[in-house]
Amino acid sequence: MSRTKRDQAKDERRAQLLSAARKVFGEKGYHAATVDDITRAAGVAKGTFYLYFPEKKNIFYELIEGFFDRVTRAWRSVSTDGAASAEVFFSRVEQAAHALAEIFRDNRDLVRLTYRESMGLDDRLESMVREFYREMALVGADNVRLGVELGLFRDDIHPLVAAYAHIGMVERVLLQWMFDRSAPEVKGLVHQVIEIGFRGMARSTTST
Amino acid sequence: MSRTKRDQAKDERRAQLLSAARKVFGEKGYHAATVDDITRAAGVAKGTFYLYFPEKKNIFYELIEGFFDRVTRAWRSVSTDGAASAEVFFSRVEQAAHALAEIFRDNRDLVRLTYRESMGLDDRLESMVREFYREMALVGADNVRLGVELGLFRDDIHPLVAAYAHIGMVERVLLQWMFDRSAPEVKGLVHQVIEIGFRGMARSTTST
Amino acid sequence: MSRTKRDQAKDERRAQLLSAARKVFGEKGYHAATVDDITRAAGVAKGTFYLYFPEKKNIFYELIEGFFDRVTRAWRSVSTDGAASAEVFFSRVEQAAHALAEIFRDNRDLVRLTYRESMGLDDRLESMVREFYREMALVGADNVRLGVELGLFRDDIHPLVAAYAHIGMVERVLLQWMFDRSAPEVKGLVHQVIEIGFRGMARSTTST
Amino acid sequence: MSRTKRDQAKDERRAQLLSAARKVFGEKGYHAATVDDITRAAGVAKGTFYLYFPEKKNIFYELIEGFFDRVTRAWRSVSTDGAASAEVFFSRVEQAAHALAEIFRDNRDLVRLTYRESMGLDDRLESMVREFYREMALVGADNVRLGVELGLFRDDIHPLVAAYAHIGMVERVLLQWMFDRSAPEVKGLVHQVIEIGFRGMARSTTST
DNA sequence: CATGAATGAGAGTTCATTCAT
DNA sequence: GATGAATGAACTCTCATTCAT
Repeated sequence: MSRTKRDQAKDERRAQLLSAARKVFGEKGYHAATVDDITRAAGVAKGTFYLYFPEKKNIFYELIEGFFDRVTRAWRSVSTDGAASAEVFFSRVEQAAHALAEIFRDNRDLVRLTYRESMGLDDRLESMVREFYREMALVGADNVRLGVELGLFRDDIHPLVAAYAHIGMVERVLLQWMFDRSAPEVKGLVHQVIEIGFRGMARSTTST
Repeated sequence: MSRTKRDQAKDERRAQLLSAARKVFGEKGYHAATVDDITRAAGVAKGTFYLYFPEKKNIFYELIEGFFDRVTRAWRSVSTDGAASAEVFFSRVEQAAHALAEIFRDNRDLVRLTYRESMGLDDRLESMVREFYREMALVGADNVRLGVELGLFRDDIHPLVAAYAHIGMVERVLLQWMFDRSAPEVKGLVHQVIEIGFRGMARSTTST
Repeated sequence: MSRTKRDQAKDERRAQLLSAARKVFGEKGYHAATVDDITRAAGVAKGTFYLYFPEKKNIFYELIEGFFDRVTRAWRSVSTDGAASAEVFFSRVEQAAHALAEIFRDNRDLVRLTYRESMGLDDRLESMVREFYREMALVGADNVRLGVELGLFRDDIHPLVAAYAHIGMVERVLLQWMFDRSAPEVKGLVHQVIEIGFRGMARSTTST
Repeated sequence: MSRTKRDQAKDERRAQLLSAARKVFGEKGYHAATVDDITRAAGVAKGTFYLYFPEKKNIFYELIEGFFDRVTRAWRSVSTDGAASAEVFFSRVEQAAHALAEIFRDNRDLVRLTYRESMGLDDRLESMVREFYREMALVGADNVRLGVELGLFRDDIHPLVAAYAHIGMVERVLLQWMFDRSAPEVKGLVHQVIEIGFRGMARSTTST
């Protein structure tokens, strides 16, 4: 029992530190933030940090990793697997897109952090990022393949390329609209992106 | 005359430093690279650096800015302006895409540098990046509008959104294929991306 | 309790650093002395310095301020307030003068430091110095006023001017005799200065 | 002839540099001023400085030395030598005092510079300063001796001590009124100081 | 003589990490 | 476990001085 209580206390400390780090990194960026800033924000002593994380890097890894996890999970959760019709397929896609947009909206700081500095830190982080995109793309490619099987999509498009393309579309558009204050408010942004990505821009598409 | 000779020498030194910085930043990243590394690579004394750049940041700015310039110029150079038919329009687009791909290929280090750390440094750099995307997007949106006028594209798509989406597609796909060694070689990558972006993935497009 | 022990240790470190700084500054002067010199003399690591003082300047400020404090206190401590007769008045003055001379004698290094570089450093220090003189002069002026009330002094002399003049006399004479090795030993220096400052040099004074 | 013209040109350059240095040192102080600042202010190239002065220090020495010279000369110029009466003696003294006050007024920057940093630089400068005071004091002591011979002053006062005391009075009072903006305007400051220094503050003095 | 680009030693300061208490 | 004082390597930036042109 006391074992458990202790563990709980430890978990709380960890969570405290993670949340403080998220705040501090969000405000100052990874490099400008000091371990001192983090521990101060967490209300613990400097040395305590090293009882929970071996290095400054690691708390950053964990933050980013957690964010990637949430995104990947949301992305996967609404799989088009088993969708038997165009309607079902597209509604699933739209659901997934909304789930993503929500996560982005609720994690502005992490989104920003990830896009600002998740690559320049070191190799480990860089492969984490790559792995994230690979993971996302693989799921995306499966969806594309399903779409092809359902007869919705052309079969001369490389599913993985399409998946990466879709990811790129989504991230650039979201980033722009999240952080560029001069960007015009576009209603139905998610829908627009899906239209572009899946239906295409060609005029004849809709007419059929 | 000797005036000119001196100025020439200065220009060379600058170029020397810029190229050394490009190399060093490329290898270690901005933060890990020291001014010492740069001057050593350039074969000059430490103090010399500060005769040409007021701060470490500035040489980085210049590197990134130069890259953005080249990309923007290439992007603009092959404008679809005045394209009267679908054939001309798409061939122009393809040209632009190839120009971009070439620049990316020839500037792997700068591409990597830009994507790794061009945002986490400071506000000035961040707005440079934003300005870059805005510029690219505005040109892209014009092209989309032209496509709409030519009757090639649907008119219910927000041109600016489409432009950002296209930029995202291109960058994500290129990045993936440039830096992910496990990525499959896809022939006609450029063509694929254009197909997805402009013709769309819907099967009905071609069939109709 | 351990709280107290730690605090005590911190106080000792501070004192250690201050004393080391006093020594080092005394030997090399402010500008030639490095933080490294100070920490080396104090037997601590370089970084430790910055745990106790935010900048190099600050330890210097503190040294000078401490000296000024001691001088001001000594100067004030032997106030002529309440002296009812010439005898009492002058004996008080003489006491104060001796107290000052003693402080100067015991703090040769600080005296030297103060007179060598306490003004050229920055505005903060400069106003500290001005404040010091003002404080000293105000006390001095009060004494002069009292002397006037006791009928000892002429009433056509501006008390503040007289106070500054007295301060100048004392400091120049003391400095000369402290640091000019060629200066003849003058017995009763303090007494001489008081005679000049308060009784005046005019022969008629005594004869009348 | 061309020899002479050259020499003249050189002298002008020197003067140019000295005046620039005076300005720059006056504004920033010795340490904060760079050789670059000086040459820029003088309108010559950096290297040129070293054709006229072996080191940065030397131009400072020269500036201070020049000031000391002017002061010493003024001080000596109005010698009381040969004054046969109290009237002549005191009018000479007053003349000298006014000459000094004028020099101070016209050389605020040098005065300030001298008092701010003329001691902390190095041994050479420090002995220059001591020599200056000694010189001034010797002249002053002679005057005092003359005053004693004329029967004006007490003979139990050490003339050199009196001289240093007088110098201190003058410098402290002048400095205060030159640089302390909160100092009250005192009319007849010079006269006051002379009264205090020579006639003394004792009340009985004037009565005779 | 004049120039000004180049030098490089060196300073102050920061901060991730350690470890005695 | 928690603390926070101590560490010291490392970094950016400055500037008096030199010297080829």
